[in-house]
Amino acid sequence: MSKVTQPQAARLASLDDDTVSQLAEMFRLMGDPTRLRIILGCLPGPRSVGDIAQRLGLSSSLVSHHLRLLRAARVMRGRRRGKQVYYGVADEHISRVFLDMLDHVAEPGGHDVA
Amino acid sequence: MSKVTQPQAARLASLDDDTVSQLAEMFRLMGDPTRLRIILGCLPGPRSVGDIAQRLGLSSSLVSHHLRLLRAARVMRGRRRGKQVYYGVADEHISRVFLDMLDHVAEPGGHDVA
DNA sequence: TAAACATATTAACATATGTTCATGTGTTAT
DNA sequence: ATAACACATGAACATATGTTAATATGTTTA
Repeated sequence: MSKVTQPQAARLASLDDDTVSQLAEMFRLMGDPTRLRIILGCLPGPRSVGDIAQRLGLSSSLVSHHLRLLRAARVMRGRRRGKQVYYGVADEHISRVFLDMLDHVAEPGGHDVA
Repeated sequence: MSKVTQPQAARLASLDDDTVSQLAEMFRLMGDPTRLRIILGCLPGPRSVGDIAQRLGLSSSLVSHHLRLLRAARVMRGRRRGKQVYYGVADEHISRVFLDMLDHVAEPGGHDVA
């Protein structure tokens, strides 16, 4: 079971309700399979809404719906280029989170309950 | 908008449905405010169920309920010590995820839609 | 063994959430 | 200006999910 270093613990002490809410909202959004696939698909680089929809076999409407939430929560960002809007992951922290999680899932991992 | 390095992109290519499901489930669990507070409270080190419940003002039943899910998804681990069971974050990948996300939330951050 | 304590489980309910379909807004080309 | 294309939004519905209350399992002390 992992602990945390001293300076990191300091950061954990100053966790107001607002920060926790923001965090929760982000994780919640990442927790839907469809949205997760959208995000993962955009990790290599920005993609247009239509492109995303086509690749994943979803309606543009649905994708747009999800992107609105992800954008509002600052998980993803959108940039207009002519008719299309290209969406990408907001910043490197976010990308890192997914790469860390992939590492975790890749590990053997033993359930234990005692 | 952040991209990803070449070797990381390779890892993204091999994303089977099962991996995505596992990832989604983990994020989903982290996305509930109550569960998130439970996890954050255990980041500094393992805590007993009753301890967690008391600190957060929740019923032991509810805490236990959430811990069962977190344990099953390998987000947290439990170790029995006498009557109590002490729960902690599963490993360093998980801890890192939360610290990265805290960094992200701490940043200024500008919404943009174009 | 029995009683007390800590955690776990089950069933039930109220609410939240993802998806669809229809419609609206913005942008480029004819 | 109108049509065609890309994306966004609103309402409605079916399902999933967090929480509670009641009951059960497991562990230590008397």
